[in-house]
Amino acid sequence: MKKDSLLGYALLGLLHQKPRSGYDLRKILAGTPMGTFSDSPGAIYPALQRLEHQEFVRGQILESSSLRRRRVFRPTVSGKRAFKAWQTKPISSADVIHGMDELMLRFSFMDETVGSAAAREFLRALVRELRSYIPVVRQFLKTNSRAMPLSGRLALESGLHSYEAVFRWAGTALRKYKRKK
Amino acid sequence: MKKDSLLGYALLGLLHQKPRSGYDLRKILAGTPMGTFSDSPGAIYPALQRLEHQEFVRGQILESSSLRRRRVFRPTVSGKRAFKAWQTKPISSADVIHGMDELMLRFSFMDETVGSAAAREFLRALVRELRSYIPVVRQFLKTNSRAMPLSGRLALESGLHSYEAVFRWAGTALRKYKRKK
DNA sequence: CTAGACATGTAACGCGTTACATGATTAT
DNA sequence: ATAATCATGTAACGCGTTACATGTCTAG
Repeated sequence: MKKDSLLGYALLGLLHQKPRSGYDLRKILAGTPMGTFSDSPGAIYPALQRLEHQEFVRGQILESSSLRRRRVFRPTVSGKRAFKAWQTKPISSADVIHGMDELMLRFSFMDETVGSAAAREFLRALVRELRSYIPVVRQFLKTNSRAMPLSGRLALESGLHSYEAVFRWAGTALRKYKRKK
Repeated sequence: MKKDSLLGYALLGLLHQKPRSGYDLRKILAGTPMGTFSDSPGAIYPALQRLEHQEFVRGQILESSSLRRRRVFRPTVSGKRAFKAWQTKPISSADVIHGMDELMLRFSFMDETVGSAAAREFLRALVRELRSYIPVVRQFLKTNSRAMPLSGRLALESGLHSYEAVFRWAGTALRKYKRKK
């Protein structure tokens, strides 16, 4: 449960929705926008083996009329526990600075696994971290932009705009949860 | 010149600004927001060795009054050529879908290396690609959102908002170039 | 004198990429 | 027939991560 790959968590999350084969998972990763994940067999089959070895998933060969073998995987009890623990662990400033992908992945499956109360708590924590980090970036830009060429300055600004977009998104997401409740 | 790491290009770009040592580069990567790059010695010294081996940079030991050795690197002629080629190669849809980081890195140093005309051309191409890709994501959301739980839908929407933010940014960036010209 | 910054490296390990390999089933 | 899709894997390779190793110089 130490240092697992994001791909592993993405697969584990998808397997929480329903049992799937490696091939099913590949198709989903290939066909979904936002798929910042690899859909190559050389990535996903080894990842499934690792999950199986950690006993986070269990594979089962489906006996069908055909000879074509097909292994579907489903999360084990300890796999579900590990997944929830990963999703609900506290958000650090490092997560916001270098791991926005991971944060979004953690959030993606929250309704199905830890419930909307945990999802709201996650969004509140994200808003908190962004509220403290965005001014840091703004300050950096203000003090250094004079020394930078236009393209460099603009590239940094684009990063700032991304953080601001996530900040706004998290706020509206929170309001949507409140409306639903 | 085939499949180089982003870190290598980031270092090469920084060395275009002025000769620097591995330690200098580390400090910059550690202290700059947007630094999605590693600042660990185990990443940057091997990366510099690779660049040296490809003859994209040359290291020179600075003789100072002290015994403390310090190697500063500067790009070679072929290093400069390779960097420009990488920056100005056409933007593909795959770049927009899976490689926004790389695109921003390519843009970051453009003023200093290929000039503002190339920077404007880059932004125009980026706008074009986004204009064709954003509707694809929107369509995906529209057709699949009904089947998704709220958190999953919101996560996808956050990706869409990111693309839209970059789109707006590229537009305003273009206008800033035009105003300056 | 000693903690911390300066400065450069190496080694084990994990994982994604690319390419290859194999075979079954369906559609043309 | 044969191409495309279904389906599962393996192997070489490159690179980043973490941790370790070594030594110098400066400030308190």
